Amino acid sequence: MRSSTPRRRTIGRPRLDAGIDVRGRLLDAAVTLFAAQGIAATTGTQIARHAGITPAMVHYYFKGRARLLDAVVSERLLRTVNAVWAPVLDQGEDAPAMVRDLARRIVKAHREQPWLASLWLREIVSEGGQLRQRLLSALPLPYLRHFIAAVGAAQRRHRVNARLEPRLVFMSVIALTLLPLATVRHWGRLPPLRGIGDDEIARHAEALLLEGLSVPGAARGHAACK
Amino acid sequence: MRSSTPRRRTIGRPRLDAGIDVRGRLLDAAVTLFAAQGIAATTGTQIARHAGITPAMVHYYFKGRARLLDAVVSERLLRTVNAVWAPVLDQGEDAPAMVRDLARRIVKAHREQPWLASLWLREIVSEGGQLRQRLLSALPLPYLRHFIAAVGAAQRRHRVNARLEPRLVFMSVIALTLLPLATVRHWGRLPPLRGIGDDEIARHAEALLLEGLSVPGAARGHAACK
Amino acid sequence: MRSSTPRRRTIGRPRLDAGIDVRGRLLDAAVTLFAAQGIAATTGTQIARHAGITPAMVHYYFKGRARLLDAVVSERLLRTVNAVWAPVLDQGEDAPAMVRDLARRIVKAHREQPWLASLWLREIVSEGGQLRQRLLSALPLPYLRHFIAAVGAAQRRHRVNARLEPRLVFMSVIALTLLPLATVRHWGRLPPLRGIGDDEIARHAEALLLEGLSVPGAARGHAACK
Amino acid sequence: MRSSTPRRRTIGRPRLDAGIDVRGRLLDAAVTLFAAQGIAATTGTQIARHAGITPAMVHYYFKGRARLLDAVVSERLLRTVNAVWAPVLDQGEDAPAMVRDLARRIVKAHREQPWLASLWLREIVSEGGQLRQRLLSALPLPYLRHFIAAVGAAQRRHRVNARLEPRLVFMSVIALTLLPLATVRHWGRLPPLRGIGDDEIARHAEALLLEGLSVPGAARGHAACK
DNA sequence: TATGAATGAGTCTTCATTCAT
DNA sequence: CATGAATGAAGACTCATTCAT
Repeated sequence: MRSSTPRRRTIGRPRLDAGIDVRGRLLDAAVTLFAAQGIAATTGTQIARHAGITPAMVHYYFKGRARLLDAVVSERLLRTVNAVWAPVLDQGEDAPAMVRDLARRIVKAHREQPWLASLWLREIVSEGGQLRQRLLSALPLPYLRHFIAAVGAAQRRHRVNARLEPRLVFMSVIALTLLPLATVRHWGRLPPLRGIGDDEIARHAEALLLEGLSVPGAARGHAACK
Repeated sequence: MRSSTPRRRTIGRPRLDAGIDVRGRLLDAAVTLFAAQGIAATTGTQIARHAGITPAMVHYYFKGRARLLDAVVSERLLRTVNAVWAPVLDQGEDAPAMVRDLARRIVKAHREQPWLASLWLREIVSEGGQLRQRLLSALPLPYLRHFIAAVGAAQRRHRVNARLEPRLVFMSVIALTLLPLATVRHWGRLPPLRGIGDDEIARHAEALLLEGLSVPGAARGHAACK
Repeated sequence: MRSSTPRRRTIGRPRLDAGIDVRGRLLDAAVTLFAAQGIAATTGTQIARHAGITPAMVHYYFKGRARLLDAVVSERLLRTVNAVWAPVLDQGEDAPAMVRDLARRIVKAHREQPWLASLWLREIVSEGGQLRQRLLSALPLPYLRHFIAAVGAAQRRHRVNARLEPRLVFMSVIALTLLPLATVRHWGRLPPLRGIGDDEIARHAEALLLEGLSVPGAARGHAACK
Repeated sequence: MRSSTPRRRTIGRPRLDAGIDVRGRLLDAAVTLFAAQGIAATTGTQIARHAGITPAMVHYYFKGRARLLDAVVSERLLRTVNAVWAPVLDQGEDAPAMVRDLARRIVKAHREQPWLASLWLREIVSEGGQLRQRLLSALPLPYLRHFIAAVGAAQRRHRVNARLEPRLVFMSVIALTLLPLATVRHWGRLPPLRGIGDDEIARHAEALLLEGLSVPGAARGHAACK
């Protein structure tokens, strides 16, 4: 073809360096862009460019957009979810510690996978989120049931505030971590939030989860811890 | 590009049965669909059909997608936001009551505008949310500052848990209300969440905000420390 | 309708000052915009706005775009064409004078109707011009025939260069006037043309038509005139 | 806006029979249609159909309408313009010969590229022509300057009619060739012009440019004076 | 006469997907 | 494995036209 505009230089020549885990790079690119813009606003071309390959290759590796989303769930999201939740089974009956550690693991996971908060809020929690169905059907419910049961048992033993709804506690943990994590990073321009980082969020979430607004130890048995 | 030859024969004859307040109906349709699918996944045609009119009318009323989003913010979102936050100024220094009432108003607002939670999480909180910039520039910061100041003052008077980060308290209120509100309605298929409604969410959020997991009035266990 | 965006202030109230020859103002607006942008690139809305009225009124007055073009031809173009050509019949047999005066009248007409050159070149001369068919069917051919005949007669009497094609002389007059007139006004940025105006064009066209590049009087009977 | 649900079932299967040099065929189709109808009246769909491909391919090759116009200028118009003008530099000081040869080359160029006259009149000469800016910025001015200088010098040596405006001579050449060329081909229905072809136009233009109406070698009549 | 609301057709553009090479 | 070319469907937006008021 007599094309006179400068387009791509290398035509029809395969990139020799591309073969190293292209699939993984595509998933990383996808998950990053999905978190940044939302799935619906992310095109296959963007993902391909971000991974340094051709749009057609996205189809070669995933056979279409739907299966790419499946892969994002099974090969990225579920791993993180399991890593965060699995330790719950190892913890005995100390519900407050279980809650505290869950919060810590969530913050840690987001630190390692910065796409976690945004992706979770937009594509799993929100109505019509494009990963929700995919995740729900694969979610390891036993972890969740154990967690709820532990909270309920602690309530019955008067170790945990009876006014809480046990089935909502795990969601509160998620809310108090992921929502600020997703927000703060990009609300920097809002003056009141300037200078707040992941650590502040983790500390604040722990404190709120364990004690709420109430002053620990006030009008109670012994002095506040620490 | 206008064609030179007289093309059209069968021309659009206005039906004129569209009724009153088309603009308002368009905004309602938009906000509903945006919450249900996300802004990026919602087409002008869908909005028009939902409002019972022609896609071309969306442009007639809003002159393009961007201005429609502007209108959604200024004529729907901001009203709700102000209604929820304005009473904060009227409340004195009782930070816990302020927090509790804010949570209640958020739940109430979502009951009246069921699009609130999903829209907030996806388009305002999430990275790249399409309403964030638009809302931030119009947000009434004084409410926020007053709220933060009230929490800080209460902490200094030992009325509120000093381990909390005052600047994150309002976000915790939002998180503990909107995230469950957005989730529960559509996670019905998750067995552990069956049967939880707005009231349970409101009560749970209040209890968690005010007392956390700790048993009110009881001597504090060891779990809360360290 | 509860519209909150500032659109038009006066709704449904007829403009009392608009009635004064709206039709004429519309034609003027049309002819001006057609010359400036071309007919195909000019929308009814632009014409309406230029005339200070509503797009719907364009249809009220002209019953559609096609009839508007008809009116432009019959009520604007043809008048000018006739004014330019009619005097041809009054002139006797002096072909050079006839040519010279025709050129002068064309330049004068363009001075009074600055849309003439552009409209003529684009919509009448050019292939597919949107006014060509309309003008051709109404063109006063007798003027043209008389002109051609006069040139032919003069050639036979050896008063006019026999190498010219009589049927092309009128077109040469048009070309040597309208093309520079259309060009110069907007090619100002081309340095070589800076400072050339209608008068220079008229003088140059006359000289070229009558004498061409040849030096008048050189190697001829008597000294050059003037 | 990407839809969230997997929409497409029946997907475009490439036919791959489009053949070679699609880009060139697109440019040819564009230039032909632009000449026939004007740029503003020509849609991408028309161009694509004329080249035997899909409308989407126009964007594939040119990334939008604006760049298509750029390509038309740089890959079609400029080549012709240069071919017509370049020989000017090789010609010495004989201004009349220079003028005559330029006219001949213009007619020849139009014979080979029959879109030349119409495109030039409508999109370059006319006000608001869509190729004017694009062409002007790439126009080889040296040719033009040389041409103007040669005419001026010849005038000073009394070889060329001093009453001409040197800066308008090149425009006269263009006018006397392109305007009849554009007109005659499609004014066939005008009886007085029947039977005139490119050759007549070329001869007439030459004669008029070199001698005007004046009878070569004859004593000048009074008509040419004053 | 004049207006705003409404419509269907059409334009440009983008995109996921397919396929020969 | 990798690419460029190709496609049909759909999206945002524009426009001439119509009509109740």
